[in-house]
Order: sequence, then structure tokens, then C-alpha cells
Amino acid sequence: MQRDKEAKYDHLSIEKKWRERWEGRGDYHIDLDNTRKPFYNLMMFPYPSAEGLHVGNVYAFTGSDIYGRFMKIKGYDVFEPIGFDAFGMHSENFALKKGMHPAELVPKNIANFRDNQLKMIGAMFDWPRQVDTTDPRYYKWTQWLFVQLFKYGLAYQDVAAVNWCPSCQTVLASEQVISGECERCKTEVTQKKMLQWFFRITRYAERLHKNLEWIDWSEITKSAQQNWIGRSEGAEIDFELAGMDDKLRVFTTRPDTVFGVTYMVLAPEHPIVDRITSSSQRPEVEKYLRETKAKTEQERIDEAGKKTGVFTGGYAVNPATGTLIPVWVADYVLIGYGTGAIMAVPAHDERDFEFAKTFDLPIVEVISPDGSSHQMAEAYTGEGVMVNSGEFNGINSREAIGVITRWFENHRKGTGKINYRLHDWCLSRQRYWGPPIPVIHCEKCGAQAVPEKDLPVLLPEMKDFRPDGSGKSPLNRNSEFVETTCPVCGGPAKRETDVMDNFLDSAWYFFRYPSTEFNDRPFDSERTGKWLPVDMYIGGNEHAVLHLLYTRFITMALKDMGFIEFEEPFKKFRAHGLIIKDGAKMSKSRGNVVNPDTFIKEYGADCFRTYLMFLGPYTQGGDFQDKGIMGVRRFYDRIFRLASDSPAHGEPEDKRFLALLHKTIRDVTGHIENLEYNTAIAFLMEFLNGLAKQNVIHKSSVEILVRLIAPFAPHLSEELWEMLGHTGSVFNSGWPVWDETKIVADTFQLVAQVNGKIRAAIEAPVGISKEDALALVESNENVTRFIEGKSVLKKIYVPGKLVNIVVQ
RNA sequence: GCCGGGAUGGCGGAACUGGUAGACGCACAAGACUUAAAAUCUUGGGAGCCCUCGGCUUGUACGGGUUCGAUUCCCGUUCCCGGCACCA
Repeated sequence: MQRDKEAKYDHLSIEKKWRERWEGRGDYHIDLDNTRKPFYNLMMFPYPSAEGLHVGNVYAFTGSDIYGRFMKIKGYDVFEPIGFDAFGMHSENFALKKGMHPAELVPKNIANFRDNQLKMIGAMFDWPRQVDTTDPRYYKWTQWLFVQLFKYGLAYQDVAAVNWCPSCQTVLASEQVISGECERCKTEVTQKKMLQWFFRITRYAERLHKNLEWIDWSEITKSAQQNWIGRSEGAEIDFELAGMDDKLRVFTTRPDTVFGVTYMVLAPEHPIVDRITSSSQRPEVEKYLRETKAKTEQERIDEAGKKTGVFTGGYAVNPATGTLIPVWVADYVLIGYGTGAIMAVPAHDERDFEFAKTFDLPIVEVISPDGSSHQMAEAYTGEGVMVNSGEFNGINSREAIGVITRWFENHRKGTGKINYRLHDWCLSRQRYWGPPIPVIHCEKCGAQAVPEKDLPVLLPEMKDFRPDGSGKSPLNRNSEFVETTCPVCGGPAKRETDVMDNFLDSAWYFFRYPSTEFNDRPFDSERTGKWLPVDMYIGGNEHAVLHLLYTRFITMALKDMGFIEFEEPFKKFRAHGLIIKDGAKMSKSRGNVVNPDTFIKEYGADCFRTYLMFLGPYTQGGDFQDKGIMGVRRFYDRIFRLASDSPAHGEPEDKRFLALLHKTIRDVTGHIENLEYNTAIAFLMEFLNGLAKQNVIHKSSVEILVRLIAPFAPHLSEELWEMLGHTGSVFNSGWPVWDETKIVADTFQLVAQVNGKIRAAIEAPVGISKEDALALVESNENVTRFIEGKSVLKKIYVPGKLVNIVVQ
């Protein structure tokens, strides 16, 4: 054959052809009501940034799409929707920077994302069902969701210390503060006491924690949620205050150490500080409170370890010993956790120990590792035997936790208690670009939910949408929006002007996808019953305690309110890894950003997809190296040549080749199922290498290869499938099946070891007996060299694998 | 500090329930084709040593252990990534 006449893999025309054909035929817009094997394949929808699609997006979507296409070719009715998470500060801040209006910018970004980029990556998106969170037809239902939660008592307004981002000029949820900084702009967050809207996610803390035991999610994600929820078991104990009627309640995980309580500490913000402070101590206490208040979060973190505090002048009574103990105020106790007050056990808590050393407070050992008493040079936090603990002496401290808790319960001085680190979800934002909170404030009737018939509360068009730092949304400056009437009494009232956290938009979007055509309900119950929970969800782990926690909460709430019958939204969730470039994180400043468009144009989407997946295990990410993509391109070039070279009819007979063929089907199947795409691709390459070496290349073998690469290279496989004479889509051809019996070869490499060291590998028939195997090995020259003149202690035979001769 | 994940050639990475470490690919080298180059095809390789077919020694972050045999299991250590963190 003449080289220059050879058929050429022209990815540009092939990919265009199949994009158009899929769209024209509506291959991926499935009839949701007429399916036998529904499979909901979900990927985290993107926010349409002006910079365009990031390679990280492509990586995420491709991995998910490969799974979806694999299920499709296996015969499932795969629903693979996509949408745009377009509300929120990211879009708004960008619009501000560009001097544009988000209402004008966002549709442009979406169009660019969709038409120039997302449509090019070869995913089987069901476009007619796309969702845009800024569309009133969508956010009407986001507001509806708020109203339901409000009516159910899960949404409330309260004055609380909240996280304030001075740059974004809004409050944030604690999940959106990453080590003291705003998740969006990295500005240091400050604490402010403000009236805000919250969702009572803490009511679900135990369920959110408990279900982690059984949900099929990536371990890394579950562990992050576990840490975030921060469940800890212990007890709450009441301490009487000398000369006061009040009791001081504390939370502790170590009730077994109560005999060792030698003082107590209040958080500076604790309400009782004012009353307990004696007049002589008052100036000092007030000075300390002023100083702590002035400290930033960062200073407090930096100082962690150094203990500061002052004595209030007040005393409490140790409920176990009856002795008077001083009450201090110190900022190592946090108002936001437990009761904001602690019982201090310096002998058995490192922080209390340090504090006691600093201020010369008594240290009493009550848990001894060996039962004898010690000079305490540091806190002992392990378990041991109770000492100096009255009637409890001699008990193991771990046991004592339960015993003492019960003792307190019997004396009505305390109770077993589980504490969570999780806080309620602060939902309100003092910004413009979000769905308005659907609430009307009436002086007479209080805060009222906007009646459902009046939804959506449209986000008014405002030329000046700049946040003003007043603690209220820019909507507050729009009197036309603000002034309204009370839905209960009809009197004059004001609208709530804060908008909702855009994480609420994304907390329920997967409910909407299967029901996009219903405008009278957020989601149809029949559709939902058929399609949810989501079968497979893939996304980045940066949302482990944001989006992924909120979706679980919202799903549980929807169940409790009777809208749905399941409480976990995703049957399976897998976090994909991160993709880096030449060993380093991608960043604009480093100039090592991979532009997907360039690679898709140059090598084709199929190549790009496959290469991204070939970089490393999908759940762990990979290192992108520009040259590496050529390997994948060569792989597809070779397949293309093979298929266009009119392969022979008939079936291959070579047993070795058949073994390779069936093994490839088996291994590729298994590895795709586990999202180990890199190894699946390696097996495909190995198979091609084997196939190309055959004297006769059979069409049937090429067809199997084409079907196996289909999830990775959808356009190319369709083209090749057609070239091989088929009319329908390769995705309707079924996934190849393997025959286990064909994988077994006639012979194998019998490894011969002496004392565990390999001395030879001998071709031996499968099923060789132990005696024959030993004989074979012992007749090997290189083996005899090592056993000659030595006494044989043992002969080990592992069938089908090796013989090991142990000598001395 | 606690929790989770990880460390394997020049590089990205393979290795099932402990059984030939380095599959597959990149880069590299040699050869074939070519006037030449590109493309393509073939071959080669962890390191060190004897260097002759071939063989020996050594090698999966480090130090021990269990085992006939350890990248894999156990104990200890270092470093990297992610989560939580003065959370009582």
C-alpha cells in the first residue's frame, strides 16, 4: 500500500461529524419515563467562569463521562445531565472587576462554556435538560426550598457571632472559612455579631455522622466530613457557684478526671463573666476582655499554647470533692464549643496543665498509669487507675467515665452528652448576585415566608449592585424592592434584602435535572422515585465539607418533610484527584496552565480525554506532561490504520492471542468499574501490541478493541464502527464479554527459587504435578549450582507459580 | 497533636488473596526505510559487577521484625499531600 494514500485519522472532521450526528439524533436526550435500566450519572456542575473551562473541569467531566458511557454500552439507560452554577460571589466579583453587570456577563460565559467548550469534550450530556441556577424558573424552587425549611423550623434568624469577610463585605458560613481565610478571596475573616439567617444543620449532626458508616463514598471525603462534624462523647456537669444561685455547666469528655478539677475557666464571651466577677477583680477582668477582643483570629491561632487569663474573683464548688475552686476567664476556652466554660484538670489535660503552671494553680493527680502517685512534670492524658478519687479509687479510668457519668445523673448534677463541632449553616449573604431570601418582615406579624404563589421573588435589576459593607445587601438600597405588604395582615412591611448562599443553589440541583419540564413543582415525585438517589456522583474533594455536606442535609430535610423517601442523595460518590503540570500545581503566575482547547484542537478530544485518564489513577490525579499525549495519539493512529486496512474475516485461532483477548476484556472491564482508567488504557495498549503482531488481523478482534475504547474515545470508536460496516451507534453494540476458560494458557513460567532467590524460570505445562515440577526445577543447571553439597530442608511448591528449595 | 492518603527507574506510573518488581506510556539510544529529515517499524535498558552465551550482587523513603519468600503483613522513624485543631 502506498503510504501517501493511506487513510488518515482526521480527528477534526470525525469529531465534528459525530457531535452533529449525536445531537441530530438526540442520542443522549433520553425519554426518562420509558427506560428499563435507569442509571443516573452525575458530575458536579461548573460555575461558568469568564476564563473558560479549566483542565480540571475537563478531567472531572471526562472521568465521569467515561463511566457513563461504559454503563451505556453495557445496556443501561444513562442520564447524564449538566448545568451551570452561576449565582454567587465568584461571578459577581468578576463582573465588578470588569465593570460589567453579572446579568449580562453570566449568559455570555454560559454560552461560551457550553457552545465552545463543553460540547467539544465528547461527553454525553442531555442538553435539553440543562439547568441554570440564575434562571428564575430554577431559583423559584430554591426559594421554595427555603420556605419549606422555614415552615418546618429548620430556618431561623438569630443574632450570633458570624464570620465576616471584609473584602467580600458579607458574612460566610463556617464551611467557607478555610484556616481563617475567605474561601473565595483569601482575605482574613473577622468575627462579628450580626442578625443572620441560619439553617439548623446541627439538628442532623448525628445522622450526618452516623450514615458515614455505610454510605459508599471515597474514604477521603468521609474522613473530611467526620472531622468537620466532630462528634465527641462525654458529659455535661453542673458546678455550683459560691454565693450565687447560678450553676455553671461544662462539657467534658473526661468525667473520670472530675476529682482533679482545681479551677474553672470561662470563655471571655461567656454571659456569666459579668456577674461572677468580684468588684476587686473587675478592672483587671475588663482590661483582659478588651485585650482579647482586639486580637484577631490569626493572633489567637499564633498564640495557641501561650496561656493568658485572669481570675474573676468568683469561686465554684467541685461537685466531687466539695472544695472551693477559683473561676478564671481565659481565651483558650472558646464560646462556640460546648458550653463556653470548662472544668480544668491540669494533671490530665495539656492545656490546663500549661495554664496551671503559668498561674501557679494546684495540680492534683487522679489517674495514674501504674497506681502509684507521681510528681507531674507534664499532663498525663492516657488511661490508668483512679487515685485521689474517693469511692472510685482503683477503678480503671476508661470504665470510670461511664460510672461517674451515671453517678452524676443519679445525683442530678450532670448528664451524658454528645457534642458536635458542626455549627448551623449561615445562609444569608449581604450581596447582590443570588436568590433573595423569600421573607417579609412585618412589625406586627414578625418574619413571614413569602407565600408560595408569590414565588419567585425576582432579583431586581440594579445598576449599582456594589456591596456597601453596611451589613445589608445592596438590595436594601432599592426601596421599590424593599417596600411591600405583609402576607398575613396586609399592612405595610419590608422584604428581607439578604440573598442566599449560592451553596443552596447547588444543594438540590440534581433533584431538578430529571424534572426540568415541570414548572409547577420543583421535582416530580414519580420521576424522582425512578431516578434518584443518584447512582454515581463524581466530583472534586474540595467540596467535602461544603456542597457534599449541604446536599446530605437538604436531602434528609426533604425526607423528613415528606417529599422524598430516601435520606442520602448519592448511592455512590467518588472524589477524583487533582491534576498537576510537570510536578507542580498549575497556576497562572507559574505559567504552567494547560489549555484544553489547544490540545483538543491539536490532538482531538478523544486523545485528550484518554491522555488525561492515562496520567495516573483517576481518584488520585496525575501529572500532565505535554509530550506524553503523543503516546495516546500514536495508539489511536495505529488502531485507525488497523481498522482501515480491511481486516480479515473469520475468527482468530491462536490460543495465546485468544488468551490475551479475553484477558483484556476482563481486565479492562474490571478496571473501568473501579475508575482505574490508567491501567484500563494500559491493557488496551498491550492488547493492540499483541494484535498488531498477529500474522492475520481479524475484523472481529478489531471490533472488540473498538468497543473497548469507546468510553474513552467516543467519536473515534463511532467512526471506526461505521468503517467496519455497522450502521448503528457503537454504544448500542453491547460491551464485549469474556470467556474465562480461554484465558488459561497451556504453559506458564515456572519460577525456580533456592532460598527464596530466583535462579531460573522454566516453561512448564499448566497443571503440572508437584513431583514433575520439582524434577524440572532440580534438573536445572543454575538451580543445581546452588543446592549442590547442601542439605535440602524443605521444598515448597506453589501450583501454577513457583518452586522454592530451601537449603542449608 | 488527632484523622485520612501517599513515598517504586531519567519522568508519569504498574504489580491479583505475600510468589519473576518496574506492565503501559514518555524521554533516551541503536538499527531498518529515506538523498536527507519527519513519520513509521524493529530492538535495548534499575544500579553495580564478572562482562562470554549467560550469570552474580544489590534494589520499592529509612531502621527493625514475621516468613521458604515482603513493594505487599507487623513494630518504629523520616518526609510529602489533604482534613481538623487551645474543640475541653
